[in-house]
Amino acid sequence: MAFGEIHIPYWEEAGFIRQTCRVTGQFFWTRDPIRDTCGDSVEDSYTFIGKPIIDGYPMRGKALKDAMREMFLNFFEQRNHKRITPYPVIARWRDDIHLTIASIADFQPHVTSGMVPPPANPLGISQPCIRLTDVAAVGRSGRHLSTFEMMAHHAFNRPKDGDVVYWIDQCVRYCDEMLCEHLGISPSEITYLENPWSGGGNAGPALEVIVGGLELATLVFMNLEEHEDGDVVIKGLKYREMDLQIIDTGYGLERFCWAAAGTPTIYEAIYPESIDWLKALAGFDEIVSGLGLSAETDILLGELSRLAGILNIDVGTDVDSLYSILSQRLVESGLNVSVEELKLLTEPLSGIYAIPDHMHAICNMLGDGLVPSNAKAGYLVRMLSRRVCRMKADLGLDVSLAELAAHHIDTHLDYSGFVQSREGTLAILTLEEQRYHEMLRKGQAAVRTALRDLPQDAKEAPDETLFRLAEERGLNPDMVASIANSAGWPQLGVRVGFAADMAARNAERTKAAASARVHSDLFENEDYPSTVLNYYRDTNRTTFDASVLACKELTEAQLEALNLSSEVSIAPTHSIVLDCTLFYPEGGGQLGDQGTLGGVNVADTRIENGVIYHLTDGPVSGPTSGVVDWERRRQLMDHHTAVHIVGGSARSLLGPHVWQAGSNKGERYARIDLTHYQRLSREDLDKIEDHANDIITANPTVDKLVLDRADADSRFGFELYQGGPPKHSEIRVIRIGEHDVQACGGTHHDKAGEVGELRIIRSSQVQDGVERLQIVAGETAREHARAQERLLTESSEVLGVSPEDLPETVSRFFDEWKAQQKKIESLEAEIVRLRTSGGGDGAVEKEGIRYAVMEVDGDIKAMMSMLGQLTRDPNKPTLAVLGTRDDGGKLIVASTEGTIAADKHDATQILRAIAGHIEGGGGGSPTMAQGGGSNPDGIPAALGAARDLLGL
RNA sequence: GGGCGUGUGGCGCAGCUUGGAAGCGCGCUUCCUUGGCAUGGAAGAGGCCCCGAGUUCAAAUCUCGGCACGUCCA
Repeated sequence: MAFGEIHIPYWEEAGFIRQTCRVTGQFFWTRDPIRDTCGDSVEDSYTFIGKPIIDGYPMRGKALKDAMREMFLNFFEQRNHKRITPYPVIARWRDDIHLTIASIADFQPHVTSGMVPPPANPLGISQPCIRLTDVAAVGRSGRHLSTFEMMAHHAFNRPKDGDVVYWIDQCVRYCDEMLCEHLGISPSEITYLENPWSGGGNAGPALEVIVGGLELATLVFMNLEEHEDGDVVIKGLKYREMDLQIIDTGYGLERFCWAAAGTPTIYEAIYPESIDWLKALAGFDEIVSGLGLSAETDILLGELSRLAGILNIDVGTDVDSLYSILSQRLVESGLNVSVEELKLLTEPLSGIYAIPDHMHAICNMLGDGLVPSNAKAGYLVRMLSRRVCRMKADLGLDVSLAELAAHHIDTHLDYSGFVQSREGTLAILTLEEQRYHEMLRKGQAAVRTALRDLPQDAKEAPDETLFRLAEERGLNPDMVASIANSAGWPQLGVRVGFAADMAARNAERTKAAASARVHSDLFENEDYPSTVLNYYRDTNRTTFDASVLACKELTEAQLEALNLSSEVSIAPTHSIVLDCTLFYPEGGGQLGDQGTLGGVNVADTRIENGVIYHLTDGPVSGPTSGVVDWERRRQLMDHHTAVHIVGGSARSLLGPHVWQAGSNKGERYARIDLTHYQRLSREDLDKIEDHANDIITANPTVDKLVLDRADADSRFGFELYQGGPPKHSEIRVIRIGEHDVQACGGTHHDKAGEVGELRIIRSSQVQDGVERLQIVAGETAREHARAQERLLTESSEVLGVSPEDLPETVSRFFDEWKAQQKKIESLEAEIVRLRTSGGGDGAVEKEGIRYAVMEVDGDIKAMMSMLGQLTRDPNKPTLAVLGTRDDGGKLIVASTEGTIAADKHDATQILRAIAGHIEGGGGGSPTMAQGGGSNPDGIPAALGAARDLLGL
């Protein structure tokens, strides 16, 4: 691994020497013989602030980025690297990450695993990336960004096949040439730091390219992969040499811009217009002049950034101690600024810096058609939106989120390359801001309730309360404190270190959740040959001949793990492997085929590692023949083709952000989950349904193409992967005329018209931003209509009205029922009033207490209101014992609270003493007890026992 | 993908921990105060406590399932 062992002729040719860093102990290469720090240590501060180290780039902002990007791509284009169009920031071709975090992510895992050839070799790209791990440091450190472009040149080598484009030596030559000869960087300023890289199952030697204290690029030479038999051990993991060896470089576009601009922070280099605009809106100059700082603001900020770069601000960092270190360092460099002044200056500034960065990420994500949600990738854009909303409120900015986005798009982005429109993006953000305010509004009540038992002069709230508010209500501790301050707890604050504790708690949970996830194969892998799939050849064939390669009884564990669909009515006992088959295995959301095979029933069909397993209710051997249940298959095809049509219709009606987030096609119905930022109304569904049926009527051809991955990507783009990331080098593409195209392994009709008709029978929300449509097509559509009709007929027959009058009649009946309930209640109250007035028939006065022991007609509710009449008046101390034969027999014992009746008698004791007569029990408080039983006829005996007990 | 939480008069919410008489604020109706209005006072109407099972003598409250919604983490 060590570079000392790898011979790189360029080092000698260009006069480099290998040194050991005095501070970090790491090896680095430099042309400067007296240099003894690597450039990336705590003793290497930024040297380019105020004096750019890259020449010839006087512009700022988008123009600077455009020029720098073009320089890079052009440089490598002239050196035979094909320029590649960047990928979306939403990594839909992958199921392990949501966002594109590096240029190499574009080619993982299909290209890096060797399954699919690269789109070009070598290639150059500038890939927009989003990384949210350090989002808390954005705006504060002066250099952290959540969105950046990773410029890269990649080469894919196969040394074993003698196919090598270039490796370490040439890579360094390219890099060094560009830095020195095209950007005017002084050769002696560049250091190459040896820092082996590993991650994501791969590893290799790597060089960090550092100039002026700033890491401008990383050159990774990926030649190892994780393997249990590997002989190289890195960080406890075993690696072995790969067949494919990859040049994976990453040049930070924004860092190059910063080094060329020499501004106090990276943000001023790339978002100067936004920062000026926000400063004006926030009245930042007034804030600064109000402080009466002794030092020049710009000098202070430059110094701050220089220091922040060294101090390495991280998520868990204790902000207060950081401030005091910063203040101390500033004093050392001759700038006398107190911690308080520093905070007043940097707090608003961190927001002004972070907002354009966050907006850049938000606009990129939404531009790629992402829909905000409370789960998955959609949550990431929501989180960023809410951060911006908060910062905006803290700064007192009077602009909406949509206005910020409009400004950002107009100033920093070319939106024509995105699938989502500018208007669509703004509409989504307007909704997001509304949701944020709604959350805050609800949060106010939640905070008041949660803090109710806390004294008004409390300085801290219990940790548990804050954790809960953050997790359940989305109120972070700072927000809770500020709400509490204006709601009656003026001194409440957040204790130091709480944020770190909360992060630790989350990390713990994530770890626990991750260890619980294990996927294992259902069937034992016995190296069967991949089954020949004949169902694609002719989707209308139903019978076939085949040889049985294996027949095994299913184990209990397998049956458990199979998780059979409710559509499987036969209990399978065997799994059978054939040489070829027409049975379609469950996949892509389409359930497995059923039918018969050699005289036994096929209950379900599965696929694993290219081998198809027929689940049957008996054994089969030798040469055999199979018949696919054609009616079921046809229905599955109706549903599958219908799902594609509906997906296409939804996209063309609702917008490009509509993606399939999952689907399921069974025999009885199909469903499709679609991303959309609002709930769908029945009118929306009707429009989609009409549109889809128009497609069926137009009857376009359903093309089934098989293309190379790279070919498919370039012809149809990432829209193809609606059904999830592709797993193979060849892609099967289903194209329904000009209406819809997607990668799909399912069985489809040849013409859209064969679906017949389709209905969207209902929609529900799977998670925020994902709508599930239930679809019936063909025969099930007709059956569904019949079932609906039956429901209506049966219901209307009960009421004796025609189905048209059903809604009106039902609501009239419901209203009448409510009115009658009211009437009964008031009549019962009247009876109670009559029976209790003037002492009542069962009442006896004794020693200043009125004893009312009586049986009542009516239910527990009537008895309760009667009890209320008897025991509510404190001037008439009363003990009431009431019983009813209703519902198994009920008893209530109660006394007038705060009177001698309550002092003298315990209602619970009396109840317990008499409840035996109705074979029941009960309980309550000393002044009010109730019970019930299962012997209604015991009521008189129970009341008699009560009289005896009370001596009446 | 994994958690956590919420659903109670028209609206906003409390009650759920520990099962035992459905509450509060705003709004609404009527009356009083006033020359009229703002306001103040009094009385009143308005609830399938989201739906369905279960536990229990008894469920808004506990358990399970469903529906609707919110939120955090990856």
